[in-house]
Amino acid sequence: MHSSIDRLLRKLRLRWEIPPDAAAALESVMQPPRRYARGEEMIAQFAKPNESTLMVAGVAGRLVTLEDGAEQVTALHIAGDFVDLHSLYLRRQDHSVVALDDCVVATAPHGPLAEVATNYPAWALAFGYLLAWDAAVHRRWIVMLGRQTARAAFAHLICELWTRNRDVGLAEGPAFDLPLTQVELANVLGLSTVHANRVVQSLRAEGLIRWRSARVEILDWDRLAALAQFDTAYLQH
Amino acid sequence: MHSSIDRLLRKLRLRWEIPPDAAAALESVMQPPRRYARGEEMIAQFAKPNESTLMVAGVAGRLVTLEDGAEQVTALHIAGDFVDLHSLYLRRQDHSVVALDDCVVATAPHGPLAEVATNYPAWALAFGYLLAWDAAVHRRWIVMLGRQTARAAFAHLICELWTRNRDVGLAEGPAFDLPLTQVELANVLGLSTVHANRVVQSLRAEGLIRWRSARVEILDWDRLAALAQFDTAYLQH
DNA sequence: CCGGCGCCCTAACACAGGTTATTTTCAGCC
DNA sequence: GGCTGAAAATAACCTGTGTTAGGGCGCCGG
Repeated sequence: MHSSIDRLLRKLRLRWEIPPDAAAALESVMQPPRRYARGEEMIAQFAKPNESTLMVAGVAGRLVTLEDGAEQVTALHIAGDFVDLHSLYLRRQDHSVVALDDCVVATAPHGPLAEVATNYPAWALAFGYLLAWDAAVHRRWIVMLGRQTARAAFAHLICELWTRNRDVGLAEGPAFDLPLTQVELANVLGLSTVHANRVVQSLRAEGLIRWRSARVEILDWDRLAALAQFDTAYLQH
Repeated sequence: MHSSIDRLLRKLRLRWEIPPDAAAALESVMQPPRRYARGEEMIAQFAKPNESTLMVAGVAGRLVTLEDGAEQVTALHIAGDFVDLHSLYLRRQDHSVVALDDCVVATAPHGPLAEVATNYPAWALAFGYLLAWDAAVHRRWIVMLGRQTARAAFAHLICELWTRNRDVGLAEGPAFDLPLTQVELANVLGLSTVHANRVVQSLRAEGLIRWRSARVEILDWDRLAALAQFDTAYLQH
């Protein structure tokens, strides 16, 4: 990857025209890449960042911690995702952002970032799109947590993440990186770790997936997608 | 209410400056109010609307229907909420919008609406804010469905809706309108109707709320908020 | 004034998923 | 090459929620 916004551009260009001069403008506003080690907190809950963070490599999660100590991951982000574009408009983070793997990120200060949006209509549109896309993924998770069994939810998560990895050029055939522990997976699916483990075992036993050393391989896409009731529409608005 | 955007302005002005000329500009773009009866579908799933819909009165829900027939409400909207501002940026609805009570809405064609955003920086900011706010509510619902018991989830829903009603001037003391059937409530909380009923009974029996004829009265805010682990921050970014 | 039909409510039982506790695996490392 | 600590796996038991199957009440239309 030459530039920190390449994967973002790749994703956006599936859908929008981003002229080269606009791309260059955003590029010029990004700070040099920064690294976080697996487990590090990238943004604290209730922080008030004055910059937005773009994933260049790795996987990060938005984590909400309740008073009683329960934790829930509300979003997962891979290369090409803005982790907190919404911080341009909201005063406070309602969640922390945690590196789930070694991560490389580039940040853009809010001032210059907002200027890019006002000076380049393509970015004004694209930023609105990214915000709306994020919310569409949130909605699908609401359905997943509210109306699907743990098995179906896990299957759905895999279908979604494979598709998103593919769209930024990070899926190799039916495989992609999923550097989560089962504890973290449980925090995504709203399960206990014990049950998360049961679910993983169950999809493995049925020959739907293989998952070892931080890498998932999808063995039977059709049955997996059927179990998940996966419909890519919400990712490809 | 004199104008269809009054409640929206009221909400936004808690946080942003909206100059009178900007307000007038949005106003001039809104179509005359339209009515929907309780139960009517306002926007179809997979529709591609070319206008955005603002609630003027009533309650509406965004409803996702899975292939297996399961239904999940992903958002509830009251007066002052844009129900589908995201349709400005996304091609297709990933959900339908249903009137849960008799509703009055006003729509704004996408073209003129986008022009308002480009001509009035206040609206460019406010629209981004509304999109980001919507997503913040989605995230809280993810936590509610993933990590809270049915009782806590229902308590949280009530705390959220009371706060939102208050912010647009629709709460009378500790009471507000909640014109849902228990079937619809179950579709919000991701429960069976039987269990939704159990949960309602249980909060009533504990003296936390009263709920009859489409009206909720909060009897003990402190205990309700504690049960819900309610923190208004996400609504007041 | 009497159906009919939503909606609310209940009961009994089944099961998905949670809890607590222990064991096993495995990668790093002195 | 045997420690160590984190992650994965398993076991036994418990509980929240789902399912199926009703009953009853109140409002609206005839």
